[in-house]
Parts: sequence; C-alpha cells; structure tokens
Amino acid sequence: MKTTDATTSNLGHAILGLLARTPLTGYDLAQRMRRPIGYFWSARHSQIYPELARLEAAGLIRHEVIDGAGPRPTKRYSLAPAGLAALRDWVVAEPSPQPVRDLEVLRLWSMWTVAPESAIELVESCRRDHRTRLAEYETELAEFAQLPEARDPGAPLFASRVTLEYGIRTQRAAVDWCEWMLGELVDASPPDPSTPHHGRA
Amino acid sequence: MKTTDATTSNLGHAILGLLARTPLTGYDLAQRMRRPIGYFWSARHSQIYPELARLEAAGLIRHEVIDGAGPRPTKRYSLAPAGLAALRDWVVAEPSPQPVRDLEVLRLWSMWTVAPESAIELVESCRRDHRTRLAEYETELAEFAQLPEARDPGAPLFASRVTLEYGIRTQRAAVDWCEWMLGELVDASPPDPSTPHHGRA
DNA sequence: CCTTTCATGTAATGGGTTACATGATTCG
DNA sequence: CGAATCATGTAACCCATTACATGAAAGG
Repeated sequence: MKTTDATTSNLGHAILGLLARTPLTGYDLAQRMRRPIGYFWSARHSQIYPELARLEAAGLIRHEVIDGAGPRPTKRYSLAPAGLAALRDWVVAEPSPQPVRDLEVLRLWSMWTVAPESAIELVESCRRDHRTRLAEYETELAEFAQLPEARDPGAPLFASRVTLEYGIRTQRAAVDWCEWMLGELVDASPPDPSTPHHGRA
Repeated sequence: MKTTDATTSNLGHAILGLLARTPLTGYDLAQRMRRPIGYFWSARHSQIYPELARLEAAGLIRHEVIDGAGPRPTKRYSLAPAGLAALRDWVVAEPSPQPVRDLEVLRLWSMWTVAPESAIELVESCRRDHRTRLAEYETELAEFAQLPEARDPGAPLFASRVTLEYGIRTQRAAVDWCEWMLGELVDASPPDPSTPHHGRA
C-alpha cells in the first residue's frame, strides 16, 4: 500500500525538499528558487502558488496564517508527515531520463558558421560567465563548509555542501574547456597576421 | 534593416544548425535530436514537423519531395540563404540567461532525508550513469577527432569536436564528484561496523 | 512622494510530451 | 506473417513564462 497515489511533479518535489528544511511562505519559496537552489532548479511565483494548493490538497503540506505585509493573508507552509515520506520515496526512486537542453552548447555547436574572430569573442564571453558563477559558488560554499553539520550526511547542510561542490566542479570544468577552445582557435587562425607565426598556415 | 523579424525559437535554431550541415528529412532531424546533438538538445517529431512548417513560412528553409517509404510525400529540407544569415545572427547574439533544471542535483539535494546506505546506493547509480555516458562520448569523439577538418574552425566537424569535448569534460567532472561524495559518505558512516576503523566514530 | 520589498493570486500564451493515426518496405 | 524501420502529420494535455492585478509597510 502506497502512501501517496497522487503523482507529484518535479516542482512539487523541489518544494517538498525546501519545506523539509524549514517552513516557508510562498514568497520565500520563490526567493529560494533563485538562490540557493536556483542554480539547479528554478520556478516563478505564478507556478509555485498553484503547486502549493495541489500539495496541500494531497495532504503533503499544511499551512498556518501568520502576520505579513501582503494584501491577502500570509501563509507559512510546512511539511506534513506524508510529505516527508513522499520526498524520501522520490529520492530513492528510479530516475527517469530527463531531456537535456543546454543553450550554450547548442550555440557553440554552430560556431563554425561565423568568422573565427567572432567565435573567439563568443568563447571569451562564455568563459567570463562561468568564472563569475564559479566565484559566486565558491564564496557561498565558504560560508558554511567548515560547520560541523556540513559533515553529517543526515543534515541538510551536508546536501547543500555537496551540491554546491558539484556546481563548482562543473563551472571549473567549463572554464577549463573555454580556455582549451581558445587555444584550439588561435592555433588554427593566428590573431595577428603581421607577426611571423609557426605551424600550419 | 533586419534580415528576419520573425522570432525563431531555440528549437528552430537547433534545426537550422542541423540543416546548415546537410539537408535532411523531418524523420532524419528527429533521429539527430537523440544523437549526435541529442546530448545537449532534444525534440520529438511531433515538435519538429510544425516547426519545419514555420521555418519554411519564414523563408529560412526550403524542401524538395524525394522518394521515401512513408504514406505521405517524403520531404528533404535544406537551408535557404536567409536561414544561414539568421543562424549566424543568433550565434553571435547576446545570450539570454536560461533557467537551469538538473533533476539529478535536485534529487541529491534532498539525500539527507534518507538512510546513509540508501544515499551511497544513489550516488553509486549516478556514477554508473555518468561513466556510461562518458564512455559513449569518448568512442564517438575517437571516430573523427583525427580528421583534418576537425581542426578547422570553419568546418562543422570542429564544432562537433569541441562540443563533444565539453560533454566528456563535464561527465568526467561528474564521475569525480560522485567518487568524492562516496568518500565523504563512508568517512562519516563506516559501512561495516564489525571491522575496526580509524578516524572519528 | 516614489521606489522597493513583502505577499498572494489569475489569465494568456508558448514550449514540450504523450498519444492517436496511417501505410509501405524490409528483415527475421 | 509479425515486428521493426521509414515517414509524416494532428490532438490533448502538462509544464513554464509573461503579464495582469492588488495593496500595505519601509526606506531614501
């Protein structure tokens, strides 16, 4: 006998994951969907509010009305026991292969259609972006990496730490890749033809 | 004066990028949306056929009827001059920040709610997946990496090579990350309590 | 006083998946 | 003779973004 027959969406599980850490309002959830979990999952408030209603109807979350500045009653949501069970089930469930969509790689996949100088500019701008995000993640990780809870696999901070580490590693790999590409580009098309160059013409 | 005022979608540019390399039927395009470009962009045939009609209405592509096995006339699409221009414009255009959605990281972000043994299994299955994909990309790259066109920034194979290299680097980073995580997990919770172990309890 | 932040909702539109539908050829 | 491959399309539905709508408190 299953605890939940209602099929909960990915967004629903993202919300459950947030509420498993601490009770939040819909507004707070929307903020968190930028940072800290915004770097691997995102959603707008217009998507969050209806999903909260669905989760509550399924008995996975509950709310209490608190003081707030909005024109309507401010609701703070928290995880119901069935919600924690549903989250646990989902974490260990067989992952269905998700469709990949990387706009940056798609763009660079057609870089051969433009002049090499434009391609170099393009790659340099990618490198800049990845460097910026890398620096952000590194400062964010530094804020809590040394706390003892960040070492405990049963603590939320542990998961925050390892996922941030993932972000750092992939951004670093992306920066390295950009630099490797720049090497490949200038190797094939030397930037200054007045300077004598070695290698193939 | 712009060449195209019609706003073309990401999918549209993916199709233009494919047709810039060689003429294809809608069916062929759907196949390519799995491999080779399927690892960074994907689409089903039900999405591709209407988009082809839109691109053709915008004058970016053309088709000719060829012999085929389908019940309806088989159409081979190729890029029109305006299509190549639109593709070039898009490649060098300012990229709008795309929303990120990584289901694997979202899942692991809630790994703290399950037993450490379950978490270890989870990470091991992630490592297996990344290793498989890494091996696929490596064999695919080996097929054309040594061809001379793969060194020419103006050739499609150059872009194929560098984007595959990106796939390889990110998958390798992911495998390393999984192994690092396993180290963190067994460090905190020793797998076999009967064996005497060093470090903190 | 004006802008930002707090705070919650709905409506319209676009992008994407699943399912429906058809029919010839090739291979086991 | 049945399954897979070739080959193209439509319809229904879900997910996500943008835009519409409202209003109080706080800060410059």
